Amino acid sequence: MVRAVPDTHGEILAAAARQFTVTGYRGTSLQDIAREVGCSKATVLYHFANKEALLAELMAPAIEVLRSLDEQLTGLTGAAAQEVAAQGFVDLAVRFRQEIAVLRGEFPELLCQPAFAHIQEISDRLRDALAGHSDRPGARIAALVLLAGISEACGEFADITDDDLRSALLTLVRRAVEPVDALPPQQPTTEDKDS
Amino acid sequence: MVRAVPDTHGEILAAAARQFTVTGYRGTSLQDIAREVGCSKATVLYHFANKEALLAELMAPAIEVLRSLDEQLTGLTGAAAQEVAAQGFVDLAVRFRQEIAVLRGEFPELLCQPAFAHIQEISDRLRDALAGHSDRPGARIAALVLLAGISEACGEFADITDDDLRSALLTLVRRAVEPVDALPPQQPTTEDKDS
DNA sequence: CTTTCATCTGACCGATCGGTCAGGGTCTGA
DNA sequence: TCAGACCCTGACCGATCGGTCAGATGAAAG
Repeated sequence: MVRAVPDTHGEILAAAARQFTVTGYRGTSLQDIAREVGCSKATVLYHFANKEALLAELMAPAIEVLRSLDEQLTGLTGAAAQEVAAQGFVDLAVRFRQEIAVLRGEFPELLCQPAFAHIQEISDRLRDALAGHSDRPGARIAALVLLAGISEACGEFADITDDDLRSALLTLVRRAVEPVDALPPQQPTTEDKDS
Repeated sequence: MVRAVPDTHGEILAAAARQFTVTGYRGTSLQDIAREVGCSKATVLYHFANKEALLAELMAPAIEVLRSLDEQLTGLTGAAAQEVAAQGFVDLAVRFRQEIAVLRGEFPELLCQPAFAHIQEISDRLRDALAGHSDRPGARIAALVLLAGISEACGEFADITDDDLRSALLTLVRRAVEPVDALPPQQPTTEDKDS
């Protein structure tokens, strides 16, 4: 039989996730987290090297998915890139609603830190893909508004199931993205069922 | 001739606006602002009762426009509400790019403070209007994503003129908002030129 | 010259932050 | 029985935060 070993590490992680989503990373102190777990602040810092390491471990799965989406996007152009970016990002945003909500408005500072060094570049590429690699202002603006809006909004719909939210967001993105029909003649349509 | 009277009050306000847009409200200390102005922290607090009062004075014009937009929306329904909300909010977001950028991720805490008490309700009504007062999840989600995305994104396009940004955003919103064609039979179309 | 007033400042305050450290339990394997 | 690994803690640290306060300065008014 299992001994109900106290998984303090996991409890701290869970408490931090909860607190971060409510009050943000900067707005949550290690003392707050310790209080919710029922341990001392020193215990939190025994299990995690520092506050940033706690956040990094919390975000690791989401970042890994983001990285793999980035790889899928390499080489894709036009409408194909748009569709993969849309599906990939919507799926990521829905699955990691909570994690994304943590980063609310903390981006500019956090992205400077080593653990999150490449996120900025990856999301830039993601935005570029969603714009169909077009440099028209309309396409760029639409892509950024959608990415930012989804990131910001997906945490608000706790009452909607993952599936419903995913399909609604995907419909929205497909409707809202600026089409790249008049793309420079490269290939007519590369979106034959290649999978 | 004017004596070049040192407008310290205004200088503090301008410095605060600049710093807040870069490092956010919480991320900017009164010391930072004082340093940029070239005065002491005590001087900042001589001109402004406290840090929150500084922010309130900075946001006052934007809030006033938001409030008047809210009034314009009372009584409007369906597509008419959507169009007024879209035009009004896009215009507001473009004109007050900087002010909106200040509130990055500071919303949950700031909205609790008395100076910003009604903003939450107003933006809820605004979102509702942009959704054409529909309660379909798709309409609600689209409205929230657009409002949040525009708020988040409009500060990023410093290289685009107000007019260009406004028209691009408006085009995007009209394309992205879920149409309310199948609205419950109330009036066939209320959007005859009533102005 | 004296008073008054707005402006500005250095010194200081209590609170809170992230983080360190020495040491106290507790369990396990030798 | 003892050594050592692991887990946890209270006390403490320096830094920084928003904010207070008595007093310096200087120009205008009497």
